[in-house]
Amino acid sequence: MTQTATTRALGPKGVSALSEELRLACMRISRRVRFESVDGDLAPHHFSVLARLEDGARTPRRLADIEKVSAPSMTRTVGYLVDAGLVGRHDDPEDGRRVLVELTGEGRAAIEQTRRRRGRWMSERVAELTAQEQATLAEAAAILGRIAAR
Amino acid sequence: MTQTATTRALGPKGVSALSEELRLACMRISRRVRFESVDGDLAPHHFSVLARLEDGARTPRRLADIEKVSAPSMTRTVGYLVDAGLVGRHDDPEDGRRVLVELTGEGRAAIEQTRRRRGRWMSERVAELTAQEQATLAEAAAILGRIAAR
DNA sequence: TATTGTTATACTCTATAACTATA
DNA sequence: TATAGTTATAGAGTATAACAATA
Repeated sequence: MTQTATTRALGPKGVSALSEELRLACMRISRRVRFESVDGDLAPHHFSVLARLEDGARTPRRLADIEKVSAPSMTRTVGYLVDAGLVGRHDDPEDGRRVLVELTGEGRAAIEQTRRRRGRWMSERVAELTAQEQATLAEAAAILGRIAAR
Repeated sequence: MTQTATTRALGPKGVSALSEELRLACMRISRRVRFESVDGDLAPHHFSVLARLEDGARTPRRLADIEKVSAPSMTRTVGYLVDAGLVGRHDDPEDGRRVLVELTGEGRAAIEQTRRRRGRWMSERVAELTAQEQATLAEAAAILGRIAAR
């Protein structure tokens, strides 16, 4: 709640400068991670949908809402994932209009593989930092996580 | 160079966990910033090319190489920006095969406007943090900047 | 002969509108 | 009548191949 006596909150100029620096740093990190790990032919929107299914089956309608794309687009995306064997499509026993999309074992494996590849680039760099720097980043990650969730 | 006696560098597990947390935080921040600031009809690839021209004119060939797209794609993108009045296309007096693409005043204004909009979302959130948190983020931004540049 | 830029053509992802089946 | 999903069709953005102009 209270702040230490030696530090003062930043003024508008300082806030603006820090925000710009942080924003750019985050964008660059994201871009590097994305480029450095080619994701083995799994396009961003395909991976994104797979990840949404990790904690359970979803209808195409719900997936379209979450991913902010149209229903026909999601039909197409799900169709691709079915053909690739990464998800299964089943009729909902409770509502004949509905379809449930669910991860296959292969789909789960694809998610894990993509995550591992992406994590490698970052891990190699974090490992080279001093303990002090790692501690700072751990605190920063928590703060950034809170900011992004708001 | 030397580290404080009270902290120890992270082991492989800790590095991996921290990396994943940081990577996700950076991705989420980037995505939020991108979504929250709609960029006034300026698509990402259009903005990206404009930004490349800030420190001087470039040929379409060079722009295509930098942005990692094909020459025909860049022809199309530059064509759009010319139609929008954001860049100008001029013959290179030194080499008749070449064309030089250059920012117009309107193009410069569009870059500034986009940057301002993007900065606002982040600034609003950074301003609400404690002085301690802001200080942590300032250190983190410097470290992340170094990582991204390597 | 090599390089710069454009045009021709095709593929992918996206969208809106129209259609089918179920509630 | 409303909702879930699909199919039909069109609009961006991208790519490769072929072409014209210049070096």
